[in-house]
Amino acid sequence: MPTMQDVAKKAGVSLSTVSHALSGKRPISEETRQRIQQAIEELNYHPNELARRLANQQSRIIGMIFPRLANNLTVMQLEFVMGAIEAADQHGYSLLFSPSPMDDNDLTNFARGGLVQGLILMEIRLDDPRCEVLSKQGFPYVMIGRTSNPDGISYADLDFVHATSSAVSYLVENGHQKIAYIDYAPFLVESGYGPAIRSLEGYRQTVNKYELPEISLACNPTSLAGYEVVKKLLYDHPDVTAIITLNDNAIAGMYQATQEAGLHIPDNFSYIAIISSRRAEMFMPTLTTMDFPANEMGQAGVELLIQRLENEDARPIHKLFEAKLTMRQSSGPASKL
Amino acid sequence: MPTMQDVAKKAGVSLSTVSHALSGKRPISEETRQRIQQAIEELNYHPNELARRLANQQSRIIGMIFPRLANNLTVMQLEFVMGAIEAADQHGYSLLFSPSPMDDNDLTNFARGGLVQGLILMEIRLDDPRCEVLSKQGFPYVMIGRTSNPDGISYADLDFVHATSSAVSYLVENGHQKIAYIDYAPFLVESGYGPAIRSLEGYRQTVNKYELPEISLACNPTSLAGYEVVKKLLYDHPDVTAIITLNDNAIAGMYQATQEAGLHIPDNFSYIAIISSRRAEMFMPTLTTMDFPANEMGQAGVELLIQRLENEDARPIHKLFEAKLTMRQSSGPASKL
DNA sequence: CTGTTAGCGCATTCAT
DNA sequence: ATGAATGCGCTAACAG
Repeated sequence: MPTMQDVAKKAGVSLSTVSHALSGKRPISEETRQRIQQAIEELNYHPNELARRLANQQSRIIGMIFPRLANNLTVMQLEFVMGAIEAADQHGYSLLFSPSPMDDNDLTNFARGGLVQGLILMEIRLDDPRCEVLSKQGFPYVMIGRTSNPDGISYADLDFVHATSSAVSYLVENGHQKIAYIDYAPFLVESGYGPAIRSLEGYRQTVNKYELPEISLACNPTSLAGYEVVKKLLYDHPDVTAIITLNDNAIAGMYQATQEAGLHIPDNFSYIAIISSRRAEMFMPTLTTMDFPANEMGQAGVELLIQRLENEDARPIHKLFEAKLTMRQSSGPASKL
Repeated sequence: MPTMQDVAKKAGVSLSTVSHALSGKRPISEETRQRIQQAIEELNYHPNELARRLANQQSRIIGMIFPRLANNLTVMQLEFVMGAIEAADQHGYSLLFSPSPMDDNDLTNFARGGLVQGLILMEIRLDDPRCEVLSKQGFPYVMIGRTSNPDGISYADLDFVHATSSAVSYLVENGHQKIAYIDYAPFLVESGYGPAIRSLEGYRQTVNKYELPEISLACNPTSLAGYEVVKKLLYDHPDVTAIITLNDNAIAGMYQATQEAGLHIPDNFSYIAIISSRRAEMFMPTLTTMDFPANEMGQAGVELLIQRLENEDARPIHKLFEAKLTMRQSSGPASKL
């Protein structure tokens, strides 16, 4: 690999001249610029990023703790990641991934090794221990999601309370009186996973406001679980006419159970699924959905972090996204049901 | 941030002693080791990875070109990535992601910048231009998938010919005489996407061998497309009794169309879906599937690359995975249909 | 406009 | 068993 020194020699100039020619940080005569350019091409020179970043004292790399496979593997995760990668790229940063099962020590090493300038955390729990560790170290990070006390830290999150709440309101306005909510997996609910807690809360508040019964069930993220949960739901509460859920991976089974019970969507039964529009495309019949803007949230995460990195005394920004109701069932073959 | 020099000073030893104490690459007296250790803790010192990797002349970072969002966003992609991240981590490497829309120049810069030691390419086309560029540069890379002439390069791929071929055979053995194949999106087929070409080939060979009619259709990766394609299929060929597909994102719609046609799985109609087992969990009724080992393939990709990186004259390894038939419909509620 | 020099933080060869 | 010195490849004062 040719170095900048090689280029300098070949072009008959000094090292620093080459450096400045490349960075444009000081005027270079057109003639020497030419010679340098030519030397670069002849040698097929490419600057060494490791050296450059060491000298600059910044890696321009953002770390992302990848969610654990076992729990929650959804297309939405992919969309977070995708949005983050693209945003990072646009700002001249790269994303480096690390698998999730990290103890506090690994996390500290990862952070303080200087390889990554900041971190993006996904799958935040209300009392996430990773946040404590990082905050104590004063290490820059942002959350996709949030803890119960996120004051000092920027985050991008969905307004889960608003999402389920407005889903209930919408259904009530359309005449529904018995509305069930299917939550995330039981262990997520128990372990204080924010989206599980908050979405349930929004549902509760709103059915209570309308003085409707509160019917909610947790559900593992598989089709089979969804099938069984709805089977049970419809057995225990045969008069339920609508289901709200964010549980992406279980929806197919839920829907199947509804069908087998002889219910017809949207004639005498309704679903509101709060999932990404891309994910919604994978369902039949196309459901009524509330768009979960996963891609935008990943993007926002990166941008909040970069803001924090490039502006030392920027104050934390809390970005709450709202899920927008999308009437997917009005178009397409669902109407033929 | 404290540096190694700070630690040395505090411990009253030389820089190199600290370095060697950390790396263990030369004997250190127990006493000085203690002092160094203590200094490290008091200062909360962590070695700077950028500097370390520059001095070592290796980044221990592997680049991965992330697939384009628009085409093919599936859980399988996520599983490739997940497998790769985990494997890399186990070998002490990290994965750095870059978005796909790169021209030859960006790709060359990315590769030769020295930030990444090697590259993993996904979504390989039969005549993928990226491979030419990288091969010409002599840059280490591996493919998940393969080009039509992958001689010099390691890859991990699914044996698509075998997959569809054995799916046909299995159906024939179970009495099916009219077996349709639903391929990937039309533009993927046309643009020479290996899996689309090879899977179709396996299907063709085998139905021809059995002297059965050849009925194949391309299908966009959405539920709606799947619905419409199968609708048309069943209209044009009402005597079809089985469908084979790898088109993950369209399956829900395909299935819906089948149901609406009054066909019952598995009584008088069969599906074989070649998808990852994790993805299969999201379907109802649980289909007959052939397990697409996405996670393992991602893992293999990383391991092949590391092999190449750490053993200069390792010869290329071609790793073909086989999809295994899994009778998912035998368990669970599908039997109630 | 250009050259010289001193770091960035760590690894490592040569001495001792 | 330890220290001093050089180098990894680049950036950025400082000096002309």
